[in-house]
Amino acid sequence: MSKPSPALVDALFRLSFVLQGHLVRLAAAHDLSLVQLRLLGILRDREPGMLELARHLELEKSSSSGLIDRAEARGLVERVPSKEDRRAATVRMTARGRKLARALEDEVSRELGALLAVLSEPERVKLTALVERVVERAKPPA
Amino acid sequence: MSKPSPALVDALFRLSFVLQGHLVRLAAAHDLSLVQLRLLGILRDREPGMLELARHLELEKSSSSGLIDRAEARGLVERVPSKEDRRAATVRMTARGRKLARALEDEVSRELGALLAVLSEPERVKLTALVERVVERAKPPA
DNA sequence: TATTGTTATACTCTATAACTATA
DNA sequence: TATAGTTATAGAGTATAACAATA
Repeated sequence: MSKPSPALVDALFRLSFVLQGHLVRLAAAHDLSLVQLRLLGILRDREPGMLELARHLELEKSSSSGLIDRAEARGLVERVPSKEDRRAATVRMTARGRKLARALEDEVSRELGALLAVLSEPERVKLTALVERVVERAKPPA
Repeated sequence: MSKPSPALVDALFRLSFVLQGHLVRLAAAHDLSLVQLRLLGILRDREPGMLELARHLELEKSSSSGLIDRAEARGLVERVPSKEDRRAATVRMTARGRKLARALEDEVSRELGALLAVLSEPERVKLTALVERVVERAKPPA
């Protein structure tokens, strides 16, 4: 139960603010909020219902309802009525949303690449392994 | 200009979301937003004017004005009129704000400690060095 | 009765633009 | 004129509570 060094705590939080800052600025350049960016990321390989989506985003269902209203109005996602359960609907990315998601992914990777250029390839490999072990431990509480 | 591996990009962003998630939940437990948490962090060792504060938080001056309104109403900070310039005021943490900031700092360090317990001490040292070099490169655009 | 989702309402947070007071 | 800060206004994003439709 030894506490981590202040230097490590500091470095990690600074890193997290730097990364989130990149995401916020990139998203804003496309007139998207960070949550909308996360939404696109989630929908890349899923077609969740409202409740499932709310759980992924850690939002109330009413909040995701509004979020989807706005994203749908912009043509990024669409509601697909369920066949089996007439109360339910799933949320699916449109072609336009998918195109935007891919563009953002490229930009993110490019910016992060510039940041990581300061490390050698073996160092990157080492960093990847260390970070993966930490986030693995933080795995979804679900 | 080689792009970073998808695994590294992924791991770093997952880490940043995990860390920010911790901050958001801890702040919320004290009925604070993430920005208010950052405000307390900034005021630990500064007594900035409104414009300087807005720059630190990457906000418009009108936005920090409202932010300080709400924080002041909760007794966490106070506006101190400047002696030299009668238009200006600085923002200072109150004793109550300082107490809350310290409590949050402890909680953050404790939670992160649990997460980092998965690494050995030499690994933590290595991680600290690598992350510091990356964030150093991201240094303030100012 | 329970579940899926929406709507009504209220508050925080943010930006833009206009404003006040001082420099 | 320029600068420090506030105010007015509008919109996104959030939660709580009440609601409708279906299970």
